[in-house]
Amino acid sequence: MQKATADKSDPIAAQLAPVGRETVQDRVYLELRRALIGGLFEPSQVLTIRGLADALMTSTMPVREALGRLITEKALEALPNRSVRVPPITLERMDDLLRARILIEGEAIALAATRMTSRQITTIESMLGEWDEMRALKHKKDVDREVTLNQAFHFEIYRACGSAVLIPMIESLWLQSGPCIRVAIYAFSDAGEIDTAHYHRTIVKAIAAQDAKEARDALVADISRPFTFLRNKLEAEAKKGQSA
Amino acid sequence: MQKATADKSDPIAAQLAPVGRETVQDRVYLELRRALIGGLFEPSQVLTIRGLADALMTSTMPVREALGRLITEKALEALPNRSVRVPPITLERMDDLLRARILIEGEAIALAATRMTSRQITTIESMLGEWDEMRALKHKKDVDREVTLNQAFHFEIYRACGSAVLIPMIESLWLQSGPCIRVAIYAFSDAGEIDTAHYHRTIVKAIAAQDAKEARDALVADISRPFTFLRNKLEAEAKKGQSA
DNA sequence: TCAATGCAAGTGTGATCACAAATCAAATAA
DNA sequence: TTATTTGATTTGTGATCACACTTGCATTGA
Repeated sequence: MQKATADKSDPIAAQLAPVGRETVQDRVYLELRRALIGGLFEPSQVLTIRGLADALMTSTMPVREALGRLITEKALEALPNRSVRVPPITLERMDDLLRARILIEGEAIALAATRMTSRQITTIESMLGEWDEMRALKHKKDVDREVTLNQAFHFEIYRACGSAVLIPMIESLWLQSGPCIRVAIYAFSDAGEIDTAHYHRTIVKAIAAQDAKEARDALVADISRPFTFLRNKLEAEAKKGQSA
Repeated sequence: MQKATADKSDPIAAQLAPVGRETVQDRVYLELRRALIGGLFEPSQVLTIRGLADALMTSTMPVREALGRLITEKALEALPNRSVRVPPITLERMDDLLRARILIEGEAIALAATRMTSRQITTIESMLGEWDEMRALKHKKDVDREVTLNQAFHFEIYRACGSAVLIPMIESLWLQSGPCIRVAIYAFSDAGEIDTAHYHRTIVKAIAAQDAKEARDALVADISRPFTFLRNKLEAEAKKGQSA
């Protein structure tokens, strides 16, 4: 009954990899996605299919499909030259992104505030502790871990909103604002950072109290901060460049 | 200076086709997109790459890229078998979609209400007239044209919201609710239709008065109707199926 | 008659090739 | 020196091929 590639019909092995093996295309897509959310690509940077294929040690085929998907999500931009780049930062786009994020993530956290189980609340509380811990030993600014932890914290909440429609939209928004955020976080580090964990604590407290309005307000403050910070920075640079 | 393929550097010809020639991939993507929004595919219908490639008279390559893009937009669904289908309709998904559409399209129309130029308002007013005209000679129920006109009306408004972030999200939402809508419209036709143009008139009136709240309320009523109608129908069927 | 087995057609995935367009660089002319 | 042109390299796009997996049907066995 069993062919040479027998493992797949072995019930035990099947349980270890039950969801169907991952395709190269998905691996590439997730890899690029992670890089974009983490801000590993600079705004306006152009990406080539063959370049990425070499970097990811695969052929061009999975890369071009992944790029196409990211372009439809507006995470990347297709130039008329048919080359693709990560979208440049403009003030209009930042304001636009922030408004959309306030609208949608605010709704998601308001829904989640009345739906999170005590188990889930415990999880985000422990993330709070992990955040403090990382902040305590700040011998080196581990921006990567900061970004990752921030993402995990927010999406642990968003997942609890119970909407299979809103969550992908939020992911798309993070994908689009990833490059901006990274720039903003670096700017923060230079400028002597405010305690970002404060807002997170407020969020957890509000959710524990099932106070949807308070949770939404704290979230708005949390996600607005890097945007307004970066906005001020860009405006200052623009003014300086104008006078020079 | 000019090569043998001279036309592209001719300024006049360049103006006629300024955006770069269209790729087959984009044509296929737009074709499938149009079919999905128009509800030409049934819920749960499975699509094959080679089948679509034959139907669209191209190779498999552009089709697989288009399918990948539509899957990331949640307009299509990837089964663990690696086959793709248009997502089935469930009550939860409908409620989820409607809530998201109220949130986002409501915000978009509220923004548009204070930004539309008199030129744009004239455009949607004329669409109103076209709608009445079509409704007048209702010798045959031209569902396709009804869907197309409805789409044109709404997106003429949404485009005026001035957000390059919200509009793609709305397009994604229409893509996802397309199959449901088509089913609902057919159900309407059977059940003796309410005057859908009434809400559209209210919307135009509110926008002309720059009354954002009124416009949002009318829009919510407009897009809720087919959903609640279909919801009642599905619930009735479920109850009947349960008792039988 | 019905379940199990085995074969065949169909399908998605990834790699490679061919081609046209774009980009870049060097060489030439003004 | 500067601007223009020409040639080579790079790049995206579409087609085709090879392979593995799934699905469906027919044959075989009890």
